Parts: sequence; structure tokens; C-alpha cells
Amino acid sequence: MTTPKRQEGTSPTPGMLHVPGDCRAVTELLGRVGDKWTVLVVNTLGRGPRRFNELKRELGSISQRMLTLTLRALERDGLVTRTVFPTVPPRVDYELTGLGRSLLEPVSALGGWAVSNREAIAKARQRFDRRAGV
Amino acid sequence: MTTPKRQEGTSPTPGMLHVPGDCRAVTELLGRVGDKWTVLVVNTLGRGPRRFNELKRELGSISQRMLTLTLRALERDGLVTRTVFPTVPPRVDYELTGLGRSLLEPVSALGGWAVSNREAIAKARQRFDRRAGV
DNA sequence: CGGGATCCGTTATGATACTG
DNA sequence: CAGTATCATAACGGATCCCG
Repeated sequence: MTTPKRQEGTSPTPGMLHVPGDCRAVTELLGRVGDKWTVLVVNTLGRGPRRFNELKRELGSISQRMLTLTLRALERDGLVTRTVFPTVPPRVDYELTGLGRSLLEPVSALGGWAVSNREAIAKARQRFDRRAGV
Repeated sequence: MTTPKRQEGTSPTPGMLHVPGDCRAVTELLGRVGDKWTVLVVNTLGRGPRRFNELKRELGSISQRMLTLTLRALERDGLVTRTVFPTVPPRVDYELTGLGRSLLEPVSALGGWAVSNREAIAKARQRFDRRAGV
């Protein structure tokens, strides 16, 4: 054997997932929730129900199409309710379901991590890019 | 006014983010971490350091290319260290940094949510699709 | 107002072949 | 073993026009 041995018994990391199936579930969820807008929409709806164009305004740069698609997907997954008022002009309210609100917490945990470590990541990135740039 | 009033004062959701800047940070992170493989790789490395092909085998369906790209990105962000042993055949170990391990926790929180609510989502999806299928 | 339908460029990802 | 390079394609996302 020409390659060195790696030391075994690295301390088990707290909070990690242990079941292989879990990995798929997490990945599935992130594949679902990790798109460009879902989290933003969920967070905005976390501040209360919103109409379509209210959301659009608050999100600023989202296109109509993506907002529609995002909301449809959220509705499909039972995270958001869509209430149509048969008025003229039409009005549609979107609101988080219980399930949707429950998602807000782990997302916020991730958000907290993101905020706390944003700079560390930025610096690591700079270091890496400087080295690579040589 | 022809449209009904929405009741204000929806109970503030616990755990949500309050600062607009936070939203961007979360979205940025999810845009970064929410790709197809990052979480899976981080989780696998959470079980201990791994060699390139060990990872590839454990992840199963990942292509060589994507594993390389994923690992490079993780290294760039300071979440993973890459250790090259100048042996023959070559050997490269990947291992989570402290920062990488700290990410494991919020990711696991999200993972826990995913596992807990997977069925609820699946059922909501079925209901939605049945209705849409009419 | 709240979408649906379509077109089209960009990005992400996979397959394959080659290398130190 | 651990990549790199290239090509092909699929998914994503924006812009635009149209409708009830």
C-alpha cells in the first residue's frame, strides 16, 4: 500500500443526518425549495397573506411568470393556499398553510447561518480566488 | 372598493426572518447550496473524510464532473479542505472544515423537516394533481 | 388584476474521451 | 486515482403578447 492511512474515528458531527434515505429527502426538498424564488416568497408570505401583485412588488425583480410558477408549486405542495375572490377586478390572496409556516423555521435556521457566515465565506472565496489567480 | 378586506394582524410567525437583507443572504445561500449535489456531499463528508472515488461510490449516481465541480465550490467557500498526497497512485482527501460542519446543523434541521413532512407534501401533491386532472 | 401561452437565451448537468 | 476537456442537452428563467 503506497497511500497513507487516514485516521478513523473522526468525532461524529452533531446534528448530522444518519439515514441514507434522509439524504434523498433533504436533497429532494432542496431541489424543490432551493430555486431562485421559493424561499423569498415563503418568507414574504410569512409576514402575512399577500395578493399576487403585492408579492410581485415586494419581491421587486421577480418576473410574473416565475412568481406564478413558484406560487403554483407551493400550492401544489400544500405550503400555500390560493383564495380567489370572484370580484371585478379579480383578486387572489396567497397565504401560508400550517405546513408552510412550519417550513419557515428550518429555513430561518439556514438563513441565520447564512447571515452569520456570509463574511467567512466571502473571505474564503477571496483567498481561494487569489491563489487560483496566481 | 369592490374587493373584500383582508384581515390584518396575522400572528407573527416564530422563527421567520425580519430583515430584508436576510432574505438575500438566505436566497444566496440556497442558490449556492441548493444545487443537486452539495447537500449530499456535505452530508456524506459529515460522516468523516473521504477520497474522491469513495465519495463517488457512496453518492452513486453523481457524474465525475459534477463531483469535481461540487467539491471545488465547497473548497472555494471554505467548507471543505482538499488534501493531496503526492503518492502514486495519487490520493486526495476531502474533509469538512469547521465552517462546513457548522453548516451541517441547519441543513439537518431542514432535513428533519423534509423527512417529517415528506408524506404530507406527497399527499398535498396528489390532491392537487387529482383536482387539476379533472 | 391575475394570470396563460409562447419564444428564446442562459445555465446546469450528463456522457464521453483523454491525461499526469 | 483523480481529475480535465469537450460536446450535447435539459432545465431554468426572462420578455412579450394575449385573455377573462
